[in-house]
Amino acid sequence: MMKTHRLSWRDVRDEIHEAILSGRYGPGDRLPRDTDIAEGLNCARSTVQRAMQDLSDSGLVERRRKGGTKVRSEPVTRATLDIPITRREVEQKGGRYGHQLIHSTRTDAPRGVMASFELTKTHPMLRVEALHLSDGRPYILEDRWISLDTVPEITRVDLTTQSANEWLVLNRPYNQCDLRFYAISANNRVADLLQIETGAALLVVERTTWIDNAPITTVQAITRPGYQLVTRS
Amino acid sequence: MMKTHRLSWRDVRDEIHEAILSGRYGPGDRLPRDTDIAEGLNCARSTVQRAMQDLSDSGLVERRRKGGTKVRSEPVTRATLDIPITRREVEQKGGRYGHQLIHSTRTDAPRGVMASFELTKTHPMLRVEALHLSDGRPYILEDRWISLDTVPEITRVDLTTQSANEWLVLNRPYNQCDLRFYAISANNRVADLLQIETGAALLVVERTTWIDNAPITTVQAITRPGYQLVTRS
DNA sequence: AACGATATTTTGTAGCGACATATTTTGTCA
DNA sequence: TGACAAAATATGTCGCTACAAAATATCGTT
Repeated sequence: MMKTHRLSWRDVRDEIHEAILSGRYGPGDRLPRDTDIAEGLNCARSTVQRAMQDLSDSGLVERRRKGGTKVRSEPVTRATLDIPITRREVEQKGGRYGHQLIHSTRTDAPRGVMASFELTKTHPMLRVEALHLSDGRPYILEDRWISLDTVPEITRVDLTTQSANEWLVLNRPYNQCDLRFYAISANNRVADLLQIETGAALLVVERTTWIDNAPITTVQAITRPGYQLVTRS
Repeated sequence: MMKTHRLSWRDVRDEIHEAILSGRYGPGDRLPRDTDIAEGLNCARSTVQRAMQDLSDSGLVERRRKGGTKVRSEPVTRATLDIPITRREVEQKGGRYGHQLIHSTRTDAPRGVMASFELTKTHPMLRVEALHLSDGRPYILEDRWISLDTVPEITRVDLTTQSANEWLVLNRPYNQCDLRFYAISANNRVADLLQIETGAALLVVERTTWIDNAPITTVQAITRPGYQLVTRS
C-alpha cells in the first residue's frame, strides 16, 4: 500500500501559489474556502490555514472572515530588510570598526524631529552627531536625536567610548520602528566629514523608534558613496 | 469565580518580549524551553510555539532544535517594505498615471545583468527603457532587461500600451526576488529624461526576479528627486 | 424601500496529542 | 585520544476539536 506522503503546509502553500501563478485564479478571484481546499488536498484545515496565513503575509492574497480568501488585485512586492548595528555591519564586511563623536548637545526638538515622532509639544532632547569608521575611513555619518524624557540616563553614558547607536540598541529596545530611505547630495559640511566630494549622491537611512508610543530616538544615517541596501536572502 | 482570560499567543509573545526588554534575559541568554514557559504562563505549548516563532521572525530571538531559544546577541532592525506597481503608486498619491516607451531592443545580457541573475552563459534578452509619468511629468525612469528564454511572449506585447512593469507583474509572477537600493547622481542623459538638473541625487531601486531559478527580469528604477521609500506601518 | 436585528458563514485562535527532525550529549570501541 | 554510534532533548509540524470574532446575508418591521 502506497503510503501517500503527508502534506506539509509549505506544500499546500506552494500548491495554492502555483494555482494562482498558472492563472487558475486571477487577481480579484475568490479561492475556495479552507475546508474545501483541505478536503481537496486531503489534509487538515489547520494546515491550509497556515499556508493561507503565509500567502497573506507575503501579500499574495487577502483574507477576511466570512468574506473568504481573494487573490490580491493589486499585487505588491513585499521584501524584508535586516539592518544590523553599524559596528556589526562593518565587521561583517571585514573592516575594522571605529567611531568618533562629533558633538553632543542638549536642546529641544526642532520641527522636523517633532514631525518624525508625531509630537505636538516641545520635547527635551540630546542631539548627537557621530561618525562611524571602517578601517579608519568615514563610513556612516549619523545625526541623532534622543528623547531625554524617555531615555534620561543617556546623559550619563560616555558616547566617545560606545556609539549611541550601539548603546541604544543594546539597552533601549523598541516597540515600534519607522524607516525611510532617500537620496541626498552631499553639502560642504557632509562632504568634509565623510571626506568625499561635494555634490556626491548619498543614500540616507532614517530611523525613528518608540517604546509604548514614547519616543526613543530618531536618526538620519548618511552613508558613504557606493553604499547599498540589500534585501535578505 | 474569576474567569482567567485565556492567553492569546500575542499576549505570550509580548510577555516574553517584555521579559527581554526589561533585561531579565540579556543578549545571548538562553530562554526556558517552550513547555516550561507554557506551564509558567498556564497555556498550551502550541501557543508558546506561535509566540516564539513570531519573535524569531522579527529577529529578536534565535531558535534551534535541541539548542533551545536564545536572545540574539547582535540585534537587528527588521523591516518590511511594500513596493506596488508603479501605476498604482502614482494613482494612490493622487496623480494621473502615464508611461512612455523610450526604446526596446533585443540583445544579449551584458556583464552586469548576468551578475544580477547569477548567470554564467550568454542569455538573450529584451532591453526596455521606459518612463513612468505622474500628471504628465517624469516620475520613474526604468531600465529593464527581460529574459527571452523565460518570457518569450514579451515580444508580442505592445509595450506602448501597457508598461512592461505592469504586464510582467500581472502575467509573470515570480518566485524569488532580490532588491537593492542605492543613490546615484543624475548624468546628462538621465537628467534630460527626468527633466531635472544634472548631478541631482536620485534613489535607485533595483529589482531582480526569478521563477524556479529561471531569470525573469531585472530592472533599475531611477526615481525622481525627493522620492522616499517608507516601511509599511 | 429602508432600516435594524438576527442568523449564517468563513476565517482566526487555543488546546491537546502524536510524531518528525535537528542537534547535542553521551557512550563505546579501537 | 579520537572516531563513530546511540540516546536524549528541544523545537517543528500535523491532525483534530471546539469555540471566538468578524463580515455578510437574511428577514421582519415600519
